[in-house]
This record gives sequence, structure tokens and C-alpha cells, in this order.
Amino acid sequence: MGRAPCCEKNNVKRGPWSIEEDAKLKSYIEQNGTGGNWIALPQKIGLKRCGKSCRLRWLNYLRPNIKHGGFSEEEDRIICSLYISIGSRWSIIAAQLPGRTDNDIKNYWNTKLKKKLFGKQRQKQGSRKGKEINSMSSISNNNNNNMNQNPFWPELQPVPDSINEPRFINDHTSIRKLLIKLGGKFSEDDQLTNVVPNSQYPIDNLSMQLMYQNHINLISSSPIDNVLNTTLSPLPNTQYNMDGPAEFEHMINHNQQKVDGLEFLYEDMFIHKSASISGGNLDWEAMNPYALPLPPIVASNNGGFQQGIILQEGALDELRYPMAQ
DNA sequence: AACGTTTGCAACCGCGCATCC
DNA sequence: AGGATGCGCGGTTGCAAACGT
Repeated sequence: MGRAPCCEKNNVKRGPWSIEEDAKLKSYIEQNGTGGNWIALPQKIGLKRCGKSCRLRWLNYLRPNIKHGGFSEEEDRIICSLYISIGSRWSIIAAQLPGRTDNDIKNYWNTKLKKKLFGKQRQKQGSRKGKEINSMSSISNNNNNNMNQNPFWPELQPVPDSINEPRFINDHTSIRKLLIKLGGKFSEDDQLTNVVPNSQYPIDNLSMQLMYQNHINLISSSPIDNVLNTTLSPLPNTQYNMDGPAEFEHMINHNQQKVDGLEFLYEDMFIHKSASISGGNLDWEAMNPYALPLPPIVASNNGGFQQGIILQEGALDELRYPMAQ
């Protein structure tokens, strides 16, 4: 027995909203508010719509001060940074972008940003991709089941150190570098706790703190909920410790959800890497102009390997000016 | 011009969580 | 305490427009 539907599907209109419906909903809410009950709202107005549909229409389209399209460079940076940091928490990301809805940002990411960032390398990769994915599936692996079931977490085989020395996003310099590329700057002071937004970039303090703190939390072993609960409070004078590969490895193994949603990063990286590993003459650096010379590879407790990404200089410029390259 | 494919986006769906009773 | 209800979220779908052949 499943959950009861929120409304009688047969008695509600679905599909695109008409101008009349929009006008009805908008004028009612502007005059009376939602009344705190979306389910009852359509009956009050005389709309043959589901309450959830009304809510969605209002929040994503009719609500005042909604912006559509025309994402700015700053917004791109914030979206990329937060996505890398917290994944597909679109509502949280939207909260940092006034006038933007989670749906809008989600669509923008899925249709444009993601492709802009990685489309170039996919083009170069061309038709080899499918072949490589197939060949990868034959590689045995000891990683957990979630990874096995996820097509974007390809099964990875431990690579001899002589070929790929494991690399880690485990040092403060790397993290700082990433954040700087994403639009922020830190003080010359090497203390990670001191974040100084660069006036050159129009990212407000809160956004920068959020980005920074999320990155720090990403590499710490704090539960994800703590990350979210503290993002909107001022940065405490916390000393973040990163005890080398072991801690990062622990985070990967025990906080898998933090990297969920970044599968496409791993997909791209692994495909390129696997091509060269398997004897192809593909050059990692050539195919990944923004990635560091080798993808960071993280050894896990159970013998598998996972990979991360560090954006290199110019990566986000490419987002805005893809033709200039 | 016709047809097929890709892209972009609005809208829907189902689940988890919070609140109420 | 726990069932019912509503809300909010992320993922997915459907469709029209744009683009390519």
C-alpha cells in the first residue's frame, strides 16, 4: 500500500499553465498569501490544479523578483563552487543566488554549465567513449555496492604506483588554489581559517565563507548535516586539521554522499585515464587542459581507487568564454 | 523542404522530513 | 507514540524550438 496521492489526478489539469491560470494564482496569492496550505489553495481560487503544481508555479515562475536565464559570471562561479562542494543541493545553492530558483539552477547546470566545463574534452574523446566504458566494465573491483551500481562510478582497478603515484587533495594549498580559481582569494596569511574575499571578484562575504567552509567540511570528516547546519553562521575560529591521505581516505569511505553527484567528473577523468592506462596514446594533460597533470587518485581501505579533480587556472574562464580558447 | 536529432526548460513525480492531532 | 497530512527537495519526463543532415 503506497502513500495516498496529494490530489485526485483525474480531476486536476496538468501540463503548461495558461495565462488565465497564472493571473488567477498570482492575484490571489498577492492579495491573500498562500494561507499556509497549498493543497487547499486551488479549490479556493477555482483552479483545477494540484496544490503542489500551484506551489511550483508560484515559486518557479510567478513569484516576484524571479530572474530567468542570463546567468552572470559570478553566478556561474558560485554554482560551480557549491556544486563541487555540496553536490546537487539545489535549494541551498539557490539560497545563495537571489532571484534564482532551485529548478532554474538545476536546469542551467544540467544543460549548460556541466557541458561547457566538460564538453571540450568529450569532443576530443569522441567516439572512443563507449568502447572505453565497455572495456572498463570488465575490470574487477572491490569497491562498495553503491559504486558498482552507479554507471558513473566505473569499476577501478588499482594501478601500479610506477604508473600512477597516488595523489590527494589533501593539502591546504590545493584547496585554496581551487577556491581562488572559483573566484575567491585568501590572505597571504597561510592560516586557512582566515578568509579574505578578493574585492576584484564580486562575491559577497557570505558566499565566500559558504564556499570555503563547505570545501573545508568536504575534506574534513564532519557529517554532512553539520556542514549544512553551519553554512549560514559566521565562520568560527576553528582550526581545521587534515592529517594527510588517511583522513581524506576516511572521508571518501565514510561520507560517500559528499561526492555523490560528482560522478561525471570521475567519469570523464577515468575514461581519459583508462585510455592511457590501457595502452592507448591518449595524453591526459592534452585531453584535460584544466586538470592537474594526473588525476588525483585516492586509495581506499579495500584496495579500490577513487579519483578527484582539481580545477586548474582558466577552467572557469572557459565557462564564460568557450570560444576564446 | 522534410525529416531526424539535440537542446532547453517547464512541469511532474515520488520520497523524506516536519508538524499536527 | 504513531498515523495522517502537507511541504520541500532532487530527479526525471515531456515537449517545443533549434539545429543538423
